[in-house]
Amino acid sequence: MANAKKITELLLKKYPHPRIALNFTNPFELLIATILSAQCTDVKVNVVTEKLFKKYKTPEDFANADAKTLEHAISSITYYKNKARMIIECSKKLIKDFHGKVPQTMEELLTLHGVGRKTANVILGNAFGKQAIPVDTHVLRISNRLGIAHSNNPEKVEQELMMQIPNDKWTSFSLALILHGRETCTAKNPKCGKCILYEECEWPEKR
DNA sequence: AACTCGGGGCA
DNA sequence: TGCCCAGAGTT
Repeated sequence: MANAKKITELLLKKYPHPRIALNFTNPFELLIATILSAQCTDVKVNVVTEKLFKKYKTPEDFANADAKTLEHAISSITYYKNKARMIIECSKKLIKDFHGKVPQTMEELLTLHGVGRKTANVILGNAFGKQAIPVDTHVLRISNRLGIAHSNNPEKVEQELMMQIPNDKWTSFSLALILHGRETCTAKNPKCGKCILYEECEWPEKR
């Protein structure tokens, strides 16, 4: 088993305050932005949400939105038709079951349309300061390459990582690993020669 | 478990 | 032109 603590240390040394561009402190805005961010670049989401949140501010605004109008407003985002429906349904559910407030538990978050385990963990970690490890495709891929995880099941990897990484660093670890995945440990043609984790990495295919 | 959604930016 | 992008819902 690779040394997860050492890996975390090296990652957070390179990315001391890891932040992707989705920098919302408002839980509801972060929720909408995170749903929009699936399979899409954060930069693109930022461009869209900057305008979007001037027109739609509350769950009521989204719940009562005209679907076509909302689709048009986010049409530069990946899967925009699905996501327009998702955030409308999600907002209705928020109003119906949670008084329009974003809930703060995994179980409750997972009842919201468009919110899966990864998105729920983003909200818990980044909006509510709870200890959570969002496992996206980057975290999944790299954790397995490094040898700190041994599964293609995100929830299982989440459990594996939680056992090895200090809990106060879970959220920043996830963010740092995503940045590392974009810049260095890419899905195809990874830049192993420039990798700060080369010595720790147990990936048989590392070059 | 496999399939679907899906447009723009960039090499 | 081809490749890639903070996944989730449906079948």
